Parts: sequence; C-alpha cells; structure tokens
Amino acid sequence: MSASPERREELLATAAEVFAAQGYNATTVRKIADAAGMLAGSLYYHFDSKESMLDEILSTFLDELWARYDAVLEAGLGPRETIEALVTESFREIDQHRAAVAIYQKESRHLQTQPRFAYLADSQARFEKAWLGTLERGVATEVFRADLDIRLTYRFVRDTVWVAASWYRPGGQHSAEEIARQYLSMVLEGIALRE
Amino acid sequence: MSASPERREELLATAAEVFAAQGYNATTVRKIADAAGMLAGSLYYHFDSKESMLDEILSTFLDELWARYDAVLEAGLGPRETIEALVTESFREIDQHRAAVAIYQKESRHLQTQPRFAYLADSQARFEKAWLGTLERGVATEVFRADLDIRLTYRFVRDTVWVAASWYRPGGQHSAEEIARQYLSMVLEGIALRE
DNA sequence: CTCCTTCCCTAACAAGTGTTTGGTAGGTTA
DNA sequence: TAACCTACCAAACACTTGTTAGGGAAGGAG
Repeated sequence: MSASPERREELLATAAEVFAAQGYNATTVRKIADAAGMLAGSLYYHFDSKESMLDEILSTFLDELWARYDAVLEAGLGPRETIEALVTESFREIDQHRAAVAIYQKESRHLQTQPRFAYLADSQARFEKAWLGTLERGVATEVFRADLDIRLTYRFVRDTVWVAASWYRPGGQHSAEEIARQYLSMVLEGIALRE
Repeated sequence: MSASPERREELLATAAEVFAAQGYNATTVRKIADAAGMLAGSLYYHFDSKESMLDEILSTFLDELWARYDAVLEAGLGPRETIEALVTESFREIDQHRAAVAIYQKESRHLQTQPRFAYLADSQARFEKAWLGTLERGVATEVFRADLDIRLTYRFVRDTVWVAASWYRPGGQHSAEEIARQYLSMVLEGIALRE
C-alpha cells in the first residue's frame, strides 16, 4: 500500500534518466523497471501510473525552480542584475536536475494540452511575464538595447539558457556558475570583438 | 507496387507535420493516415515502414541543408560573413522545412544510435567542424573575442539558431531574413546597451 | 512462534501497435 | 471489349503496451 519516500525518489530519479534519454513515449515501464533492477509490475507498488511518475518529476522540478526564481524576483535588483541572477539560477537548476529539465524541454509543449499538465502552461506564462518584464524594464532604464524586438529577445535569452540541458553533464570541466558567466557575457556583450 | 513521387511528397509533408507536433514515437501510423484522409494500411502502398518515412524526411532535409551550407563555405568569405551567411541560410531552412527541422531537433539525439540513422551523427560532425572552424578562424583574425570557451560559443550559436524551429511559424510578422538579422545582432553585439 | 508490513515477483489482461494480405473501384492502354 | 495499373479499403496478424491480481520472501513487533 504505502511506500517509503526515499525509495520513491530513487525510482523517480532513474525514471527521469530514462525519460530524458529516450523520450517519454518511447520509454516503456519495462525499461524503467530494468534500469531500477526490478520487474515492470513492481513499479505499481510505488506509483499508480507511468503518467503520474512524469507528473511528479515535472511538478517537483517546477516547484523548486520557482522557489529560486521568486527569491530573485523579490530581491529588488536592477534589470541587468535580475537577468544575471535568473540565468545563474537556471544553470544551477540544470546542474542539479538535468534530467527533469531535459524532459521538460522535450515534452512540455504537447503535454500542456492535457488537463493534468495544465500547470506547465501556467508556469510558462509566469516565466514569460518575469523575463519579458525584466527586459522591458531594462529597455526603459536604458540598460538594454531598444532597437530589438523584445519578444524575439525574450525567446533568444530563454532558449539559449535551457537548451544547455541537452548537452550539459554535471562534473564536466565547467561548473554551472562558470557556464552561466560565459553565457551571460555572450548574451550581454556579444561574441564579436570590440575595438 | 510503384507510387507517384508527387503523392509520396504530399504524404511525407503531412507525416512530417504530425511527427513534429506529437513526436515520432507518439505518432501512430493511424494518426498519419487520418491526417492524410486514408486508412493506416494504405500508407504501405507508398512506404514500406513508418521508420522509412522518418528516414526520408530527415535525409532529404539534410541533403538540402548541406547544399546550402556547402555553397556558403566554398564562397571564400571572412569568418564574420561566413557566420552571418550560415545563420541566414539556417533560418531560411527553418522557414521552408519547419517540420523537418523540429523533428531533427527532437529525435536526432537518440536516433543517432541506430545504424540506419548513422548519417545524423556524420552530419552533426560536419556541422561542428564547419562552425567551430569558422569561429576559430575568427578568433585568429581578431574578429571574435578570444576570452570565451570556443566550444561553449559553438553550442551557444548553434542552439540559438535551431531552437527557433520550435516556435517559428511561417507567415508571422517577421520574415526569416529579418529574424536572422536580429539574431545575428544579438549574438554578435549583445543585448546590453553600449555607451 | 505468530502476525503484520514492506517490497517485489509471476502471470495474465485488454487495448493499441506496426504491418501484411487479398480484394476492388476507376482510369488508362491495347 | 479486355487486360492492366494505380491507389486505396477491409480485415486480420503478431507483438508490445500500461496495468492489475494474487502470492510470497524477509524482517520487525507482540
């Protein structure tokens, strides 16, 4: 009936790895069970469906992400410092929840249509509001360029950060903070040499 | 036995739309047939498997992409002009083969492992060689910044371009060339206001 | 020892999967 | 008219899918 929370988390972690590597639909419960060293049916002692595993992975990821984002947004920083902090927190999140982020990237678009995953659309809306608002504030205070389509800029900044989840591996030669620093340097200053 | 090439292309186009919207594994042959206004079995008059549809979509896409890239790379342009031309051609490709690009983005990573799709890995290697080489040339000739990790820069430029396929819709308010121009401006000059 | 809980296995289920086989309406060719 | 080809349908196939039901080993509690 009831299962220990530690075992749940273990199984969710391995499930997330398989989901991230193979894609949710391509992942069978038997593959997850294999990776966990048990049989398919045994998973249903801990979870009541494959979909609820995905749900739990994504919702706990988003909960933690927003805890970090809210802390940044409520700190009263300037536009540029806010962007820097949001990007840095994003890379930290990628560092610690790489699999969940990769799943979110791949699956959230078509999951949003299902009622069960409506919170993905809500989160995306808050996401857009936070980033777009900060960018607009930066344009108004002459911190960011005014000659760019701001919506395009938003997508640009957002995507450059989160696609990193598709290639980033923790324990590589760059730390999350170092990658954030270089990304910010590219996004803010550009890659062309100034004379 | 044999089918007309025009009908094949029609069916491949609708199949690509469904693959891009739902993901390859989540797309059943019955859904493709539905979208094409026929029954599942009828698809096998034109194609010998679902996988060969995917194969044909991706390989024809890559063939056309490389025809464009090779033309740019053989033009003898400077590093900055080469990057600009590659980015512009990429956005034109996204404009004209949005579905194929979206599929490539989503599925190529785990398809590469299958022998049938080994050409995806080959293409990615050529891809990296072309972009990395141009960036290195730019650093050597003092056109691009030398203080950045060049491999990180490569992933940055590559990703910022191709993720656009996930939200770009042809016929929007910006043309492919206009988006390319703004993207290049952000990547090269940065989004921060210079004083 | 006995009871109970935790955690997993064995074995099956119904539904959905990609694919095949045989047939057939309609047009083209001879 | 007769033979033929194109493009599809109808119905089934073997297999995989997520999920369920009953059982049992291990270990702690009384």
